Amino acid sequence: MQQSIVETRSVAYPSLVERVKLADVARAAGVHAGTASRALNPNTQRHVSRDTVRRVARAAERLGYVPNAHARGLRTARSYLVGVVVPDITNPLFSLILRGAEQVLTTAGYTVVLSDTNNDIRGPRSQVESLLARGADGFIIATAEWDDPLLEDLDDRGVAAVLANRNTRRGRWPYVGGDERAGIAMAVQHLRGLGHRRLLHLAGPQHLSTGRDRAEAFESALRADSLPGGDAHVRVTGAFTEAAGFDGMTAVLAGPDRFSGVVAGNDLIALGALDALRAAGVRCPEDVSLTGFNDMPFVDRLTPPLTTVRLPLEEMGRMAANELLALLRGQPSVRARRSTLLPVELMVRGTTQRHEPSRTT
Amino acid sequence: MQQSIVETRSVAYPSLVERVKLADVARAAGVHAGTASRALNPNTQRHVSRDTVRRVARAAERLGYVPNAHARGLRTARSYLVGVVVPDITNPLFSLILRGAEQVLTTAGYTVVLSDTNNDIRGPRSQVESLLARGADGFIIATAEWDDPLLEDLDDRGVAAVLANRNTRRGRWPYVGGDERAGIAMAVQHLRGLGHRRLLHLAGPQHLSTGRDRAEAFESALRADSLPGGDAHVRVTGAFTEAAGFDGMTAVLAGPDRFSGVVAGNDLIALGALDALRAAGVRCPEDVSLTGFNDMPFVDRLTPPLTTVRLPLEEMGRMAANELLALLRGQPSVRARRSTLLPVELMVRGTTQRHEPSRTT
DNA sequence: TTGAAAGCGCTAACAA
DNA sequence: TTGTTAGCGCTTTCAA
Repeated sequence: MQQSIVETRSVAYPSLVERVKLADVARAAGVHAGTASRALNPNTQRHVSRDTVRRVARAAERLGYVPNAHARGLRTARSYLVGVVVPDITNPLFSLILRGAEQVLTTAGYTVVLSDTNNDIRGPRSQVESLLARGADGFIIATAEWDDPLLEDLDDRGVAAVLANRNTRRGRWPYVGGDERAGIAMAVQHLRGLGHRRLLHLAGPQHLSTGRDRAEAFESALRADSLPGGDAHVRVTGAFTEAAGFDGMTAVLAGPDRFSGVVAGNDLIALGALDALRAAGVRCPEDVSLTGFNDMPFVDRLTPPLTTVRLPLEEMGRMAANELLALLRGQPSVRARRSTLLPVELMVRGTTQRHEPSRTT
Repeated sequence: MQQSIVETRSVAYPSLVERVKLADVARAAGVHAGTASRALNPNTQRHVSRDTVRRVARAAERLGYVPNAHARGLRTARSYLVGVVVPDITNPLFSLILRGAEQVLTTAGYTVVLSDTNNDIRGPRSQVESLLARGADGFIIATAEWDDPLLEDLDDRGVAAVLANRNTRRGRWPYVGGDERAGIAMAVQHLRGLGHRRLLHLAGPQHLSTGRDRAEAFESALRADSLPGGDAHVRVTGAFTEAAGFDGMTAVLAGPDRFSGVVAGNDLIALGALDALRAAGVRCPEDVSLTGFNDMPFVDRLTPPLTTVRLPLEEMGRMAANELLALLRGQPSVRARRSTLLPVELMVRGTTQRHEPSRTT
C-alpha cells in the first residue's frame, strides 16, 4: 500500500513545511526519479512515453512539487539568475529600463536580481561578484563608465552582459541605448530654427558615454548647421544632477559667454539650470530657451513645462533583455559587438520659444 | 606528485573559465576541504588554528576563490536570497522603499531579488513561487491587499515576510509603514486651522490599507475636531493614480457637495484633482486648498507646489529589512506580529491657503 | 522508454 | 585542531 500521510508538523519559526522533492513525485507516479526528471523537463520529455509524462505531471501537481533551484543549479551550472545593475533606482530613467528588462526576463523564466549602486563607484564590483558566486547567467549593466575597470574585468572573464543606456569604450558586449546624436541634433535644430544664434551646452560628466556623446553631438550638429551666424559654448558639469546644473549655469552666467539657447545634458541639469537662471533674474523662455534630455515623469507638469528629448526607456530595457537572452542562448548573430540605437523624439513644450534678438543673455 | 595544471581551455560563449573550488584552495593550502571550509566560514573559524585560517585565506585570495552558492544553498537549505515585491517600481514611493531595503539586506550579505508586479494582481503569486523554489529566505512585501489570498497562503506555509507601506487584515508578520492617521490628522488640522469648514476627502481604493486607513483617519480627525461648523464628504476613487483623482474630482464637482478644502489620498490623486479643478475653472489655492500624501519627488516644483505629507520612505525600507533580518535570525522579540509606524511630517507649500468664506466651491 | 548510479561543491557530524 | 565521510536534490550518462 502506498504511503500518503502528509506530515504537517509544525517547525521552528521561519522554516518551511517539509518540501516535496522529485523522489516523492516519482514514488507517487510509480517511476524512478530519473524518469520523473525527464518527464518534467520540456527538453527531455520526448524521451518519455506520453502516459508517463501525464502521470508524473499529475503527481507533481497534486503534491505541489516545486523543484529545488539549488540542486538544479548545482547540477547544471546554470542559475536562471540575471543581475541588473543600475546607478540609482530612484531615478525614473533607470526604473523604467529595469521594468522593461524585468518583464522580458521574468517571462523567459529568469529571476532578476537588482543591484542599485546608488552612484557609488565601488558598488558594482562587490555586487557583481556575489552574483557571479551565485552563478548568475548574465548581466544588464546601466552603470557603465566610459573607461570601466570592472567591465574590462568581466570581459576578460567571459561574463555575458549587455550594456543599457551607457556605453563603454571597450568590451565586446551588445549595447542598447537611445539615439543620442539624433536627439541632440533635434534640440539644436529646434533652437536654431527658433532664431537662437548663440547656444550653450551644459554637458553631463565626460566619464559617461551619455555625457560624451551628447557633447560631441552638440558640436557636430553645429558644424553641420547651415544657418548663418552660429556661435556656441560647452560647459561640462560634474554630474547629471540638479545641483550640477545649477552650479554650471551659475558659473556661465558669471562669465563672459553670451547665449539665448541652452541644450542641457539631461532633464535634471536643465532643472538646476532653470533655478540658476531664475535666481539671476533671467526668465525662461522669454529671455532664454532651454531643452532637457530624457523626458522624465512630471517635467511636463512644471511651469513652464520642459521641452526635452524623449527616450523609449521601457523599450530600451526590453531590448537589452532580449539581447541578453540571445547571448545566453549562444546565438551567433549577437556574438559580434553591436549597438542598437532606439529612436528618440523631441517634445516641444514651454521652455523654448522664438528668439527676440535684443535678449541674448 | 601534485597535479597543478590549470586548464584554461576556451569554451563556448558565455560560460566562465574553469572555476576555482574549495578543494583547490584546500590543496593549495595543504589542508583538507573540510578544514578549508571551516577556516573560511566566520562561524566556524574558531575551531581552526590561527595559522591555518591565514594560510587558507591567502590561498583563497590568491586563487580568486568564490564559493558556489548553489552547493552551499543545497547543503544548508538557506539561500541568502530575499524577495522584495513592489506594485510599481516606476513609482518613487516604492523605489525609495526598495533602495532602503536593498542597502540593509546587501550589507547583511543577502541578495535582493526584485519583483515588480506592475499593479497586476496575478503578478505576485508566480514570482513569489519561483523565489520560493530558489529557497528564498524571506520577503518584503509592499503589494499587500487588505484581504490578500496570496499572503494568507504564505502565512499558512510559514514563509518569513515583512509588510512595508501596505498592511493586511490577517497575517502574522511585522508591518512597517508611515503613521497614516497622524499624517491625515495634520492635513485636516492644517485646513481647519486655515478656516476651511467644508472638507472633501478623495480617498484611495479601499482594498488597500493605505486607502482605508487614510479615509478612516479623515473621519476620525473630523470627529475629534473642536472647531465649530465642520462638514465633510468622502469620495472613494478607484486607484492611487492621476486619472482616478481627475475622475473623482470631476464627479464631485458635478454633484451637490460643496467644499473649500480637499485632502487627497495621495499625491497622484491630488495632481489629478488639480487638473480637474483647473478644467472646471476652479483655482487652487485661491478657491480651493488641497493636500497630497507621500511627498513624491518634484511635487515641490509644481505650480503651485503641493502641500503634502512626507513619509520617510527609505527609512521604511531599512526598517522593514531589519525586521526581516530579525525574523530570519529567529529573534523571539519579533515573533509576535507587530507594527512600526514611522513619523510623518506635513510639508506646507503652495496649494493651501487661508479660506475666504465667499469661495466655497 | 526506463532504471541505476554517479556526481555537481559544499557543510557538518563524527572520529581521531 | 584536523581529517574523513556522507549527503543535500537534481540531471544525465550508461545500460538494459
